[in-house]
Parts: sequence; structure tokens; C-alpha cells
Amino acid sequence: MADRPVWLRGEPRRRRPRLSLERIVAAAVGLLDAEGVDGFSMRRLAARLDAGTMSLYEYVSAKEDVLDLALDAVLGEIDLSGTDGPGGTGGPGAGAWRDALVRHVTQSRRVMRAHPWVPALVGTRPLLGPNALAGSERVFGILAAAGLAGDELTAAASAVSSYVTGFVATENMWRARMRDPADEADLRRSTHEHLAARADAYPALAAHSRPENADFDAGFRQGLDIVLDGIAARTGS
Amino acid sequence: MADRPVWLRGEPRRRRPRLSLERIVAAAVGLLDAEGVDGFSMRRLAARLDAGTMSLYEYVSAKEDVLDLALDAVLGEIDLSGTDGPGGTGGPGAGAWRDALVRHVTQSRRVMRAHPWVPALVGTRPLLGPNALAGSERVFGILAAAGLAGDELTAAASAVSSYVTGFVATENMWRARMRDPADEADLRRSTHEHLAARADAYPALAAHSRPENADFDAGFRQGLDIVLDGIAARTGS
DNA sequence: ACGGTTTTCCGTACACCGCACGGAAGGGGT
DNA sequence: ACCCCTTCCGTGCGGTGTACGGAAAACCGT
Repeated sequence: MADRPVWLRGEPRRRRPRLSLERIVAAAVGLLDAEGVDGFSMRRLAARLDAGTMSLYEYVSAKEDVLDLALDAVLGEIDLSGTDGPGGTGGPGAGAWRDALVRHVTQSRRVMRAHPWVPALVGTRPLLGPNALAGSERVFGILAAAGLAGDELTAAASAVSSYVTGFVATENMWRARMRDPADEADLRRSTHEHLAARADAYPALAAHSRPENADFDAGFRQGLDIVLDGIAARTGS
Repeated sequence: MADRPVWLRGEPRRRRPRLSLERIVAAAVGLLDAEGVDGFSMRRLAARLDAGTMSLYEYVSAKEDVLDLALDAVLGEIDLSGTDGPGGTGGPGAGAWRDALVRHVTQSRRVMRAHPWVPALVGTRPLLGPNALAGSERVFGILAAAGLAGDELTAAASAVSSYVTGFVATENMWRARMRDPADEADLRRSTHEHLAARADAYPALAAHSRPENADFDAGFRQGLDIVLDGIAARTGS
């Protein structure tokens, strides 16, 4: 029987699958970076891969899976090559844990700023991916080396993590609102006016709050130092 | 002209509007409590009010508005009747700020547990509603009375707030996963196995992490004490 | 060489979503 | 009696996640 004319034969099937979990996850990260969680949809993701929407479901069983995978993927961008291995018997100076922790959360903040959709996803779902676990392991290891253990260690870890994600979440939110330069001045002014108009109702807020020209870097460090001081009180150093 | 038969006359129009912002917001809180953010939709909300979907838009310009209003509404459930007004000149004992803060964040946690959808919304949007502002005012006031000011005060406030919302977010997440008793044992075991199987890759985590039988109340207090100790180091008391 | 099985891809369809638009109906003012 | 304004909402449009089933290529045993 003669072949059908070329024109009707369709694209030849590739030897190896065109799609893969890696490609899907990478595209998902790109889409999330570009459009945020709200702008993320399976159809749009498929379009980015020049694929049919339902093809994605060969590799993933639900949209939630893609979000889980994308989240863990970007958590892998945190550099874990620290200098806190079991060093010489002399050991690092007391308080080396503090530097190590500062470096780690600085990395975390960098990643969460590069991918502003991350903070909203963390805390919503269990973080059991390999990179999430590696990050937790890092924090636990540093705190254990600092002399903490048991509930105290867990509490310290949760204090640090909650602070970092909470801070960056609001930081990202404010940055996003000020992104559009047309809105920026307007937002600053209207927020300021909103507060000023209620200065009598919220005196402490009006006297001390300056969201309109916050220095996020310095603010982050100061809050972090508070948490770290609290931990230091439990290490004996 | 004769009236049309009663049967065709339709329901009589009420003198006063049947809907109101208050009713809508109250119903929204109920729906969010029952179904979570994912299960919340304008259609379902309207159904709860026996109203047409589009009727809601007479009172609200978008779904986002409803979420903003519902969020601020439940923040109003935080009891602000504290004992920290400008008391006698003798003033409260040094460290009274600590008790006041503990009471306030305990209230916050209670509200966020009663309305588990709250933590996910906080941090996503600017909190400028009256109840949100009142809550911030409360924290700022306590910290100012403790002797903090300027950037230090702001950092302390953000450390406390981030810790509380972060902790309760993950607390709620774990509680939700363990809600269904059928899944609970399974989840506990599978999570445990997941970690145990990787104990060599994550030694510190395996040695110290016990999410399967966490005491949230105690854990919350311990992490909070860490943050509060860090603040105490800045008050001179 | 060939038939069957498995893998990969995806079109269609369904139930649901937010919300723009325009109309209907009743109340109040003149 | 007239008109307008407030309140209510049906319809429709363009989007969503994903269940289902089919088509075709690749692989494999004979």
C-alpha cells in the first residue's frame, strides 16, 4: 500500500521524548518568574513548550505538582558550599555559627527576590523536596554545631526561617507595588496620606513607620540580628 | 390598568437593600473558613447569600476587594483591650512590654488558627485596613513604650510579625494535612519514612526533626522567646 | 517482516471561574 | 404622572484544571 502523501504524514516522532520533567520544570520557573503565581496556568506553560496542554500530564499529575517541583528547583539555587565543615580540632571561633547563618539566609533572600513567587508558596505546602531538605539540613547542622539540641534547636530554626520568608514576602510585595513608575509616586503619597490622615488614631505608627522609603537591606539585617541575638543567648557564647 | 396576577409580580422589593457590605464580608469569612482560599469563589459567595453573582459587584469592585475586607474583618477579632495604656507615673515594671507582646501575639495566633486562610493572605497584600493598622499600632506602641525607636523599633516589629505569621502558616499547614484521620497515620508514617530513608544525606535533620509529634504550643512559645530575648537586648532592661 | 504492546502526544469536552454589559423593576423626588 | 436612581441579576465571553479516549511512533518478540 502506498504511503500517504508527505503532506498528510505529520511530523515524524522523535526518537527520544520531546518533553521531560526537567524541561517542564524549567519552563515553569520561567513562567512563574515572568507572570507570578496568578499568571501561571497549565495552558500557558504548555504554550511555552510548544506542546499541547494535556501532554504535560504525562509527566505530572496535577498543577500542584508543577508548583512543588518548581519551588524545590529554585531552592536549589541556594549555594550550600559553606565553610562550616568539621574543621580542625581547634575549631572555628565561637560564634562562627552566626556568620554561617547570616550567609545562608542572605542566599535565601537573594533567591526569594529573584523569584518573588517563592515566599507565597513556602508555608503553604510541606517542603520535602531534596533541595528544601538540604536547606533545612544546613540550618539544623549550623545550629547543632552551635550547641543547640532538641526543642531549642527546632525553635531556633523555625524562628530564623519564619523571619526570613516573612520579611522577604512583605519586601517583595512592596517592591511589586512600586515597580510601575507611574504608580510609584502615587502609591507612596496615597499610603502616606492614608496614614497621616489617621495619625491621631495610630500615633505610634505615624511617629515611627516609614514604609515609603524603607531600606530593605538594612532592615533585614537588623531584624535578623534580633533573632540571632536571641539564639546566641542559648548557645553559651 | 389592573395589576398583574400576584403570581407574576415577583418578590416585592425590600425597602432597604437586601445586600450590604457587612453581610457580604461576613458571608465571605464563613465561606473562607469552610472552604479555604481555593474553594472561595464569587459564585459560591453569592449562593450563600441567596443572591445573583453580579449583585455582589454593586458593593465590591473585584474579588480581591472581598479578600481584603474579609482579612481585615477577622483581624478585628484580635482583642486590643490591653493593660498598657499610659498608666500612673510609676509605670509598669520593666519588662511589662514583654507580657503585653506575648498576649498580643497569642491573640494573633488564636485568630489565625480559627481562620487558617489568613496567614497565606498576609504578606501578599498591603495591610492598610483599620483593624490591621490597629494591630500594628498596638505592636509599635508596646515597643515604643519599651524604649525602642526608629529603625530598631521597625526591625523588632517586623521580626515579631514575621515569626508569628510564619509559624502559624506552617502550623496550619501541618494540621490541615493531619485533619483527615484516614490520612493522618499514613502521612505521619510516610513523612517519617521519607526522612528516615535519607537519614544519611540529612543527618542533622534526622537527628533533631520530629514533625510527626510536634507540640505546637510549646514550640511557638520557645521561638517567640528567642525573638523576644533579642528585643530585650535592645531595651536596656 | 510483521503483529502487538507501550510510550508519547494531544484534541475535545465538561464544569467551573471572574467579571463586562445591559436590562428590569421598584422607590423617591418633583 | 413623570423621571431618575438604586438595586438586583441573566447572559455571555474568555479563561481555568483535568478526565477521557484516540492517534501515531517506537520498541519488541517472533
